[in-house]
Amino acid sequence: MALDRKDLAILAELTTNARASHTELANKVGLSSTALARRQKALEDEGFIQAYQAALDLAQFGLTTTVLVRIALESQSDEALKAFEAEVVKCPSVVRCFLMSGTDDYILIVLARDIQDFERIHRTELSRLPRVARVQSSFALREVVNRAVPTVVFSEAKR
Amino acid sequence: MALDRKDLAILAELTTNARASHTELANKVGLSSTALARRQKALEDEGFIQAYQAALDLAQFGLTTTVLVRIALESQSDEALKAFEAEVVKCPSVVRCFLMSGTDDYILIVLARDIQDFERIHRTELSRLPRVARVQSSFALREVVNRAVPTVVFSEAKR
DNA sequence: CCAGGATGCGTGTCGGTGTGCCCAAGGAGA
DNA sequence: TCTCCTTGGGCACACCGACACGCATCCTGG
Repeated sequence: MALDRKDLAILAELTTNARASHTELANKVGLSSTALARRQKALEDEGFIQAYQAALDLAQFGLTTTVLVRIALESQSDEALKAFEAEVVKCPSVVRCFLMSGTDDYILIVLARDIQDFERIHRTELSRLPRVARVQSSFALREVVNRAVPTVVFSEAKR
Repeated sequence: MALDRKDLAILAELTTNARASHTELANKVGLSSTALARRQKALEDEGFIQAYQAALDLAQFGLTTTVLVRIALESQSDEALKAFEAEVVKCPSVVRCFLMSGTDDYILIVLARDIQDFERIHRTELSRLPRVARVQSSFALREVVNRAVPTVVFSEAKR
């Protein structure tokens, strides 16, 4: 299914205003509410829109510290990977975990209240992960870019 | 402002169903629609809820490849950082950029269609960034965890 | 015992949403 | 060239539901 620029405009708007009504969106995109409703439903049915979700201000919850954690395992056997992954998904402070190519096996993004809190997370969550050989942490001093969707998605205007 | 577990339940639900109605939420949380509306509005007004946004399935757009890029600058002068950051925010394929402590100055998360596409991005976006001394890329083989909100937020039950 | 905050119910109004229908444009085929 | 068909858009309408109020009630803490 090919998306034209009106579809992209709808998506761009919904990534900002997920609760916008049909008429509201229709005005911004330049369609009638009927046509917009059809397109929006199609975008949902075809899976372009996965969900509508509220974005929380994590700083309001005290989570102001982002830490990138590199983890190397003792072995890269299938069993070791499975054991590690089964546990890492349970870590409450981990928001992202990538299995990486290269020397580091996994890279995690961890959110903490501050450096002391990260020490606690390191002790109670990370150090309990199985099969870990080495853990290396780097603190993010600042977040320069934080986008849910790369802007390249909305600039691919077809039709 | 202290959040009780009903507030957290509301937030947890809204991070999944941002378009849920008051009555729908009220049933799940165990409140009347009136009480729920008041609480939800308070959560919005106090900034706990930043926005309601549609989550797009980036795989549907062909963006199946995640790359972590480490960038070291020629100098860490304030001017060099500013110049770099002013340009990196314009890169259409970059979704995240952290200023880091440690040896690497910046870590970017880049989304590409595939490895060939990343070569293009490297050529047209990354290599044009100013003051860059070294670029090192690692490909994510798999995404083990991807959460917008750490689960620790919802488990902090007070009151 | 009292006061304040939060809850729940009921109600009315407003708006969103879905449907049926018609219209316009474009393409295919005879 | 004419016609048929498809695709997408817009209009009108009706219905259901969401949302916002007012008020009574409850619970808790002082």
